[in-house]
Amino acid sequence: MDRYNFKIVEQKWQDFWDKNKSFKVETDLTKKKFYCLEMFPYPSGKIHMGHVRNYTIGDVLARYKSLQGYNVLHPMGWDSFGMPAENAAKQNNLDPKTWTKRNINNMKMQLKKLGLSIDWDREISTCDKDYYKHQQEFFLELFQKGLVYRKENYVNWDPVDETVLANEQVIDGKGWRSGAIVERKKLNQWFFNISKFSQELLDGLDKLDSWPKKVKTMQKNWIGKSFGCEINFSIEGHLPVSSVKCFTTRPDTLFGFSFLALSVDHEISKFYKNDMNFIKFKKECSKTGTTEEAIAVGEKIGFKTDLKAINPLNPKQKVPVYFANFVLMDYGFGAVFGCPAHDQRDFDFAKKYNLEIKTVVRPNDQYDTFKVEQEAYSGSGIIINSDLLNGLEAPVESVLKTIKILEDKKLGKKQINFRLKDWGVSRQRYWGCPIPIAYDENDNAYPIPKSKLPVELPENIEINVKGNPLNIQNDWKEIIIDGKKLTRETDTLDTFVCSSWYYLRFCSPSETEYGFKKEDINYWMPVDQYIGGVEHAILHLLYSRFFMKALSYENNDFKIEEPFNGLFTQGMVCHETYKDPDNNWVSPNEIEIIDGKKYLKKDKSKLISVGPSESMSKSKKNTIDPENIISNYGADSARLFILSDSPPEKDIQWSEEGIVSSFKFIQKLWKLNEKLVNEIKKNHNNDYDDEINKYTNKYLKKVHDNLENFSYNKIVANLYEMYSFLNKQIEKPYTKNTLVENYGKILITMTPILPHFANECLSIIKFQNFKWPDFNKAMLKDEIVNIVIQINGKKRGLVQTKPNINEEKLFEIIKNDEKIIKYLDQKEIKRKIYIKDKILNIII
RNA sequence: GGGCGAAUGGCGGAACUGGUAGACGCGCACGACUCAAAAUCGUGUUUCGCAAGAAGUGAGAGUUCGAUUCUCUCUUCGCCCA
Repeated sequence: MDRYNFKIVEQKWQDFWDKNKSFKVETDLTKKKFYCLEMFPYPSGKIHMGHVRNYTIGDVLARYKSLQGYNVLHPMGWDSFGMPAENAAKQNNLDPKTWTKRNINNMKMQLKKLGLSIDWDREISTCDKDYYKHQQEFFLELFQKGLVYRKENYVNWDPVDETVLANEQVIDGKGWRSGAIVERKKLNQWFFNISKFSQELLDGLDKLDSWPKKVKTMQKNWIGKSFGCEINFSIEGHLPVSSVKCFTTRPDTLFGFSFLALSVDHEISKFYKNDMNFIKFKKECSKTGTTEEAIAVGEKIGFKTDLKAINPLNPKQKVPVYFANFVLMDYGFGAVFGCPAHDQRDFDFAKKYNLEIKTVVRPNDQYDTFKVEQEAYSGSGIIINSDLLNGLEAPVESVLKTIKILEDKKLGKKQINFRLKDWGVSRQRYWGCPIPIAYDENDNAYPIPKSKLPVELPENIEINVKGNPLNIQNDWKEIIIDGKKLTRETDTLDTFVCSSWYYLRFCSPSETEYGFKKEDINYWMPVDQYIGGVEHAILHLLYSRFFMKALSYENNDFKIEEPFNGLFTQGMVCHETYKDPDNNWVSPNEIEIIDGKKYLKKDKSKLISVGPSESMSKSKKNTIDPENIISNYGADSARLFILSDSPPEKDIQWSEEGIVSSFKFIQKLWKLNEKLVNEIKKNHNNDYDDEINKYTNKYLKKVHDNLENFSYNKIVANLYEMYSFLNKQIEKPYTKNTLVENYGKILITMTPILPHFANECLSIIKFQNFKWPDFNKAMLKDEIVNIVIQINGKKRGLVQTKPNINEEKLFEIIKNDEKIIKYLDQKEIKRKIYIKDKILNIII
């Protein structure tokens, strides 16, 4: 008996698929389509286990849908612009393009070794000019539609990388890559007007039934719709300022007003631009960073002006006006009315500057004498100490009533506010898509004409410079448009722009006129199933949703409301962590385990302590290289293991034992296959055929249900069960046709998980019917059912009988069962509950 | 601080709309084969108990004939937001 040689078999099938272009698809209106997309990778050099998991899950689905008869689009590409290439270029003195290309080639080879059913003819790479050319067209199209604009804005400036960071790239006030303390800096930036679609992006979530609730909640919070009131505060003082506009969600706490706080960028700040103390204060503020988190965590500081703000509901009350670091110019109107008793931030500020803390809301279970002392009270309750508002229920009734009062007095008006800000897309980086804009000497922006697209990135340039290398490319920067000498924009686009429309490009990867053909996207879009990591729950997915809306905006060629109909977010791949006595991380392949208990370093020098299983990361050295796994155990083993045990949406623990057992199981299946092939040669009578027919039918139902629910871990369990059934039952005399038919169907269900192995076995038994096997509902019913007998809700026995037995007959059977009868012990039976074919509960 | 989610053997995890808790795998134990080991195959494996039996799904209550599943309170952990 030969061992299963995965190296030969896997290579054979991969060559076969390549040669026959087995996964190549075309737009074909006569066929029902299925668009299966996994998040495309950044070409960092090597695939990691996260990729293996992501793409295996996607491949199972793509192969399943394909066998079901769908025209399946399953493409792959490269998110190939971005900082790592530029950093690597600096370190190794290598051109980013060369570095990226080399990585792509290597990773493509690795992905092919996984046996993925990908249409490689549709491969795209975002750093390719054939790709970014269209991105530049889109940029200009959006510019034309008024969805792109330029403004001077404060940004998070990373002084080490010399680049602008998005809010989410700032972690604890530090740059996500460099770790440098982030500063605030004013720069001219390009923005996508994503906030124009705030309401639509919010409403659209309700229609996305096949998205995880978690992701929808996260997006909802991110968009952050709030209902409140715009209030006009009158201002008294020595400056020519009569009023300040403010947004608040809690106008009902207006009687607790004790200061007005302004952003340092507020219009009023212009009167202080020569005030040395203010300049000093502003500098101090710039250290805090602009993220909401930085503001919440950081110390609240203020700069007192001589101005007084008047409480609109109590004109006698005049409160001080401050500039404060926790007020952002781009939220509300850059001004906040301070109510210390009911907002923790205001509370902290008031404590620091000794301002009045007046309680105006009491909890429902407290008296009107309730007083805020240690911390702000922001819960619901009843309004107190508030004149005409007293007794109102806070916050719902009180807010509505207050808005009504303010509106009647023309002091304010109802307003909806969104947290979502416009998307700044300018990056001061070389390795990105050039922004197709040029400027005259007065800094007026001109779009680059379509005929001159793409604006190509200059190659072979000096990359090892501080700041953006494009700034010093004088030849490249100069351009003449309509006889006018202009200077190119040197910023490049955020790489999130590249990934915001790649799913469209996959539909028409070689179209040259435009980013896609409308016939193609009208056929393939939306993506039926999108699969990727939950870390992209907010930004990438929101930006993609925006991009789809922006392209559809004022466009009659297509109307695709949402790009991703179904979303699945897979869990991470984790591994135990190891440390030596000196507290250094140790990689799993440097470790030897003695007697299953002691962990030693391979040179036996050091005892290793085992830490918790954590998401694989280079810094903790707990990564496993997929390439080694594939060459030692084969792609099918890797695929089988990555699908077993944990449900795909949860984290999975990688272990040596696990991959070994998957490997062994495939060997067992191979032996079973040989046994079956021998049995098939015999041809018996049909005495036992029913048994195997029934079993297979049940198995098909289970696998089908589990596939539909993404319960891929349970399919692996089904596979193990199927093995032990066949392995035991195989020697029964089945007729040849029945055996081939059933085994063939089972093998088909194995192809999504073990494509190489299952196809090899199918070709050995010469099975021809390559379509997903349906199950027969009528055959699912059992001839014998197990009925549980309970006494007072406790299981006391089991009766095997034919289905549809009635209660009286069942009771007759029980009466003769000594085990059960002894519990009844001639006691009075108070009640019997009988659920047909399932359970009989006797209450005594 | 707010929101969402989770908690089941030594471990990863099953249990459909409330109806036999622990499928399947790992690990472990014993047995077969072997001079021996590895590999392979077989049997067992929630806990306590020789057994009959009892207890048991983070803790506590509730609804129910019956709760891992539904409701409430609490604890711990995770994620997101602040």
